[in-house]
Amino acid sequence: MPELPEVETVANGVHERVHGRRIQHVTLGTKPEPLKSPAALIEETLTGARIDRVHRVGKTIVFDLLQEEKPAQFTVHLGMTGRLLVSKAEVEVPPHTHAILALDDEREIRFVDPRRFGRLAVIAPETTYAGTGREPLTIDLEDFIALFKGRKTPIKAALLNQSLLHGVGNIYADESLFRAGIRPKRQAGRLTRAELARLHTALKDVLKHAIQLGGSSVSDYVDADGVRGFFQLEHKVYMRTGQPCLVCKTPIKKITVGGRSTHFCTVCQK
DNA sequence: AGGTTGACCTGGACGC
DNA sequence: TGCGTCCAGGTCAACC
Repeated sequence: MPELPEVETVANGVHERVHGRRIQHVTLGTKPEPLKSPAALIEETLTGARIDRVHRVGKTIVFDLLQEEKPAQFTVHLGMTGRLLVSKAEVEVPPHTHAILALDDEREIRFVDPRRFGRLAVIAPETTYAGTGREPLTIDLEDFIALFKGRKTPIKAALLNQSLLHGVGNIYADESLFRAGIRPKRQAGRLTRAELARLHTALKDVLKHAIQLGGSSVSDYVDADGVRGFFQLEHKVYMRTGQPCLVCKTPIKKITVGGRSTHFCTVCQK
C-alpha cells in the first residue's frame, strides 16, 4: 500500500494521538509472517514503555520508546496492505489484526494487514534505526546524482531500490519521472546532469505535495483515523493507462519495468 | 557486486 | 451465482 507520503501521514497521525501514553499490554496474533523479531522480545520491549515519539524513516514507522528510562525503538512496516489504527478499546477489532497495543487511556493501537507483507520489529538496544538508504526529501543534488552513477538498471528500478533512496514506491516513481520528462526504462547511469536535476526537483515536489494531501488512497489506504488521502486525484500517469496525457493528450502507456507496472507518456517523456 | 525474477499473501475486479 | 484469472502501494531470497 503505502509509500513515503502515506507512511508519513500515518506516522504523524499516530504521533499526535498517542505520544506520551504508556503501553499497558501487548497482544500479538498467531500468524508468524508479520513478526520480524521474536514475539517475546516485542512483548517485553513494549509492555510498560512510554511512547516518546512516532515518526517515519523511509517507508518504516518508528516508535521511540522509553522503557524504564532507557530508550528503545519499535518499527512497523506496512507492506502493501498494512494499517495502523488508533481506536477506543470498545470498538470491534477488524479482521486481520496482528497486533494490539493497549494504552493507559482505554485506547489501542492496532496493526491490521490482510496480505501480511507488513513487518513488526524491535531495534537492537543502543542502536538507532537509520533506514536502508537516503531520504528523498533531504538529499542534496550532488549526492542524488552520485547515487545513479554507473548504474545500468532502468531509472525506474533505481528509484524503487530502497538501498539507494528509501521511501519511493511505484506511484511516486512513475509520477516523478513524468514530471521530470524522463522515460522509465532509461539507464540510470546514462541520464544527464540536467535530467537528474529535474528528477531531483520533481521527486521532492511530488512527495511534498502528496504529504500535504494526506497521501494517495488507491484502494484501501487510510490514515490513523481511517481517513483516506486525496493525492490520487493528482496522479498524472499512475493507473491512467489509455487515458489522455494531461499535457499532450497522447494515451498513457503501461509497460513492465523491474517487474512492476509502469505508466508513462510516450511523447512527454524522452 | 549489480541486476533480474519469482515467491510471499489476501481480496477485489473482471470475464465467462 | 459462481468459478477462474489477473492484479495490487513492497520486500527478499535465489539466481545470473
